[in-house]
Amino acid sequence: MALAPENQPLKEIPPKAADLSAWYTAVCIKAELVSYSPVRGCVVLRPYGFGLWENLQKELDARFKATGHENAYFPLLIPESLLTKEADHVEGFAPEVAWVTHGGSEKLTERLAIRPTSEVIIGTMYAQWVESYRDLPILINQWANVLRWEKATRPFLRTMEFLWQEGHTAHANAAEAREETLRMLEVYREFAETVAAIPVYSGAKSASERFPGAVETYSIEALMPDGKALQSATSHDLGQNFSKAYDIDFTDADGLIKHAYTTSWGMSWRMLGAMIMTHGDDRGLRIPPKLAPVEAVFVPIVRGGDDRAVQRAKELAAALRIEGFRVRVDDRDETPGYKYAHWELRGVPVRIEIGPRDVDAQNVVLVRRDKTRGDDDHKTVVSENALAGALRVALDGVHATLHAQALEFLGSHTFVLQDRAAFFAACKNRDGMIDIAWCGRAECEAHVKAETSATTRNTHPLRGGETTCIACGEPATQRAYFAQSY
RNA sequence: CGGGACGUAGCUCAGCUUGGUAGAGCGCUUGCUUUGGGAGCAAGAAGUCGCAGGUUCAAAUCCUGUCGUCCCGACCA
Repeated sequence: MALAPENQPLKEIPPKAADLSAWYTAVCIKAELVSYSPVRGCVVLRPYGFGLWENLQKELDARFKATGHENAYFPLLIPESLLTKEADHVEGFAPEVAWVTHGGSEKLTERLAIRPTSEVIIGTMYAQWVESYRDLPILINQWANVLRWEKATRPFLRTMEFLWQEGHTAHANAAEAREETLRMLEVYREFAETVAAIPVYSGAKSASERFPGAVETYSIEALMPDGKALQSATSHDLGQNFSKAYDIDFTDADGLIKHAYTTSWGMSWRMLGAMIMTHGDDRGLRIPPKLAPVEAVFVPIVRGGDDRAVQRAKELAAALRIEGFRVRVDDRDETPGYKYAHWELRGVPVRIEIGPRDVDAQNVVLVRRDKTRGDDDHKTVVSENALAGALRVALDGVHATLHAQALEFLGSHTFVLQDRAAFFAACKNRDGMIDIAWCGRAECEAHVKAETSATTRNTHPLRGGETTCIACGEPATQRAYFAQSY
């Protein structure tokens, strides 16, 4: 039986369920988010993809400002002597650091690292800026690119150069630093849910998954359709490790010189990869409205030389822009069906069809990307003067659907297990997030990884009543989500 | 970094086994007709066959190397 036209798969991409990897790559390319570049492992972020990033920036940045942070910018290059001060940190990043060795044809006396992250250079500057407890806290964020020499790359999920933000703060005491770390973790969690429409598990990382040099690392973890977890943001309590290595010290109110407590936290364009995989379907992207470069696209229908709909669409679009909507009119000389498929592939949340009949009746037809024929509210006729309100409702509806579907998936693919054999099988099968009582020991985690290739994603407190680790039988100290990961 | 596969027109691919100097569909350009789910007709443009060597009278085709992409592992704030 033939599928209804709006339910047919696209020509450009394979079915999502058949091969997630192939689907993902095809969508990233065909929706014109990225292009491969002549540089191995580096992609070009095209205008439509950059539009996603800009919206992510706008939403996150507002949250950073609201929590008291300011933006600044630090150098791309880091002298080798600076990088090597914090032992764990250097060791952790050593294999991924790219080095500048020459200026022109002249060899440098000291190599310069291209930043894989900026704790070092920022810590060095903080050391100069901080003298008194009155100088604290320092709450700075930077939007930047970083470079890590990766072996296997994929658009957004892992590229050698990538865009991100990294927040770096310094505080007078440990409690305040921990509070900051957890505050920003919660900012990320809230962002993931309300902007990207992705439900996540947030919690502390195990010791082996910790950021090099951190006292404690927290993360938000999303679950992808193939059952693999995707770390979507991290927040680190660096304790005094970096302040000791980089001499960030200050005179406290009691007259004593003390080392500051620092934090760092970051989210990268990897979040966009999570969004693409979580929400996309066989027809392409489904972008949550708050991230969508185009929230609604007008497709005017011309009939028998009657092109009044084009002009009307432009007028209505102009009015919507004044209301703050990101809208576009597709007045190209293509058939409507072509345009429908074109914008569905690109994940535009709402399509607004307008033809001569609508112009006469002063109506438009709203079509939601999250609906297909058969759904009651797939297409709704809206009068022109009610358009702005109806569009708002439709966009909110799309977000709600995407979030609800993702939440349902996460819920139905999270397994609270009590049995050792079932636990190992689930990890190996890549069933999803496997939630067990855990001992917290690195040896146990390493064993599970060797047997199943799953690792802890993050941890959460015992509920009460658990006594032993499901994986190894030692005393349980916490609960952990195990999963294979990206 | 290991195992496997693949690089031919903007895209998807055929041609390679058995060397003889490059094709199809889609897309693109122009014109006309069209337009409520991927339009039709006509004409036209477009490829150093990833790159570099080698074998040969002759290489997209055979050999070697190299770069890139994809898949599976390893590694991975």
